[in-house]
Amino acid sequence: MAHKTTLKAIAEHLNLSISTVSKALADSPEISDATKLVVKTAARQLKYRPNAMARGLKSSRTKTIGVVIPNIMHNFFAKVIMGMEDEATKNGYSLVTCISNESLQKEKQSINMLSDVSVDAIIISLSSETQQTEELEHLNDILYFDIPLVQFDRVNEKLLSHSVVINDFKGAYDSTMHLHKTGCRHIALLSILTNTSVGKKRAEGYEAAVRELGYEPKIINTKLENLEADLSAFLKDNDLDGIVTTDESSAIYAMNALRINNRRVPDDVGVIGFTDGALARNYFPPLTTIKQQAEIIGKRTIQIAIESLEAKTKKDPIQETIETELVIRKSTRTI
Amino acid sequence: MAHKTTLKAIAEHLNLSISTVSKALADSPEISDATKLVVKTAARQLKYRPNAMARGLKSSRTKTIGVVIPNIMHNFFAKVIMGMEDEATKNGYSLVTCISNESLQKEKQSINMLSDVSVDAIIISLSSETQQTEELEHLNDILYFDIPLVQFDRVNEKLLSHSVVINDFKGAYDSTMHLHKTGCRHIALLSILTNTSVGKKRAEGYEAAVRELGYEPKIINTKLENLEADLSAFLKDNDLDGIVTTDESSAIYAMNALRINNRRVPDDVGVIGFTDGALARNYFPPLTTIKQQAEIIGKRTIQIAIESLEAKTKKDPIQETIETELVIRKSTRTI
DNA sequence: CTGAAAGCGCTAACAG
DNA sequence: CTGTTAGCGCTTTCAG
Repeated sequence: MAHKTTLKAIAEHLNLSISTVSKALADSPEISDATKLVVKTAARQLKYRPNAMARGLKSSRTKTIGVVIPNIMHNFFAKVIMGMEDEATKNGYSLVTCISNESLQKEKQSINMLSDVSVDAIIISLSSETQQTEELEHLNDILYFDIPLVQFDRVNEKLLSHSVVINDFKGAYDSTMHLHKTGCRHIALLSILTNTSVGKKRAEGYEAAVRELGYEPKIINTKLENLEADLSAFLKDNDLDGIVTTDESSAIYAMNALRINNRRVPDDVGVIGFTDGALARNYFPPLTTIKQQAEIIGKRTIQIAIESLEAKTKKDPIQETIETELVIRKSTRTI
Repeated sequence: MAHKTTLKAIAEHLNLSISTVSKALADSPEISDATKLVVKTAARQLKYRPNAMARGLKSSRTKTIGVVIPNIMHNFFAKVIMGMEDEATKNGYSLVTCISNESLQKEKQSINMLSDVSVDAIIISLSSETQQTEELEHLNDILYFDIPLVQFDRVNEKLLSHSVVINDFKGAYDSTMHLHKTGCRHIALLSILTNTSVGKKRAEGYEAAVRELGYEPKIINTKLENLEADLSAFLKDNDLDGIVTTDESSAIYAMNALRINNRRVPDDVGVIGFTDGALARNYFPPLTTIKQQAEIIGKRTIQIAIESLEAKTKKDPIQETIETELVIRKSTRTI
């Protein structure tokens, strides 16, 4: 098989020393323009590409950033990754992405592996298991070694790291208020995100709005599998003309359940979701939803990671909140 | 800041030589059980983790596999990645994933970067630009250096690499035949995948079925943005009672367009899609679709990559075809 | 059974 | 301006 050309190979080819070649390619002022030219053309001809491992071993900088997400099937995370990829590439970094699949153990493994390959920084959105157990040792290890850590979306505030989250409280608050404006007076929260930080924040936002409006919160905690049954049961015993959900899928499931129970959307019940994905846009009726600005989160997350790893001195954690946007479509009445 | 513990650190800690420590941790028979024990406990205490770069530099094996996909927002690719991640982890490999965003240039960059970090194998699904231009030099370079290459889904047969694809021809053929069985006699193909290998294969399957049934194929080539307009125009001039689409989104868009044109699904027009994602399952009516077995593709793809890179001798390219499955839901009439 | 030494490909002092 | 040398952390002969 052919083998990759190394500095040594070009050096021998040109009867120069390895270090001269290295410096020439790095455009060092120590080297004459003449030899630079010779070296560079030779390098191009021989298709020289520097070995990132060797370079990394020397400089302990790898120009890679590790990312751990709980789940890739979720539209939100896919979009975040897009935003990250884009921003990372622009800055000459590449991403190595791991999926924890909501499991603490897999998350630990991923963190270990990222640490093994010496990524320059780590970005993470916590698995639901991690959020429940609050076991954070693996992440504290990262901080201990001064590897920049930035959490996003599902974060734990006990961890002294950078973070970027959306304003979940305000998103849910705004949703509730919007339903109220369209005439809803019996608004419930339908949540399948009971275990995560974002789920809790959204519940708080909903509660605050409802209390401000002067009535009692009604929260249905369920799972996607049981949603239809639980919502149907709820409908038997309660007045309901508005639903705030914690995510896109449960909004869709809720609308399907409402249809089965002969409630029309939005005439009988208004529905608002979180995450502005393909489902929300293309369902019938199209879903009014809270847009999470996923690409922007991805972008900021990378920017903070790079800033942090390139900083000479360690700075205080940056906590950033990205504002959401209410996208009004047809699952809520017009005002 | 703290620094990671190295072999040297444990060696000094225990007054042993670096090589002894290395061998002890590798369970070499040269080392006595007593010292092995001492070394291993020390390693655990000091949280030793081998530096993957140093190891890779020495062994030229990194236990990482590079993956390039055109797009991550598409449910199919997200699922494939899940399947890959899972299988890779099981075998002690990790993935570094790049997104070409359908751009040839980005694809080249990704390939270069993967080659720089010395991944042990590369898995790719071609960008649409690559499929159009058929520029394959960057991929031939990979083969030239004997790095195992496995293409999936969107492949180019001129490239002498392993590949795993679904039976696109049969999927489209079966779809068409199924529509026929439910009574459709004017079946069109609605394609937004004109430029890709899979789009062509699916068109061929549709054409074969239609010819077998004794009438002329009607193919609407369009883009997602123009789909509604193009389909509406088509409806004016043509009889139509069945649509085979090349993907999930266009099936949904088609159903929305049909609704606007006052055609009921499935009573007036039957619709079948490709890709069995959340949209297909949760739309109203739920979409009859061709399931692509994405996780299986991901899994096989990794297996072939690992087999290939661990083989002592180079073997002939493996070409694998995964069969699809027709999932019958409510967007087609019952037989 | 343990240790010394070479070398993977690269960078960067330091000499010349 | 160019070359020699050391060393990043690890594996692996080869000596002891």
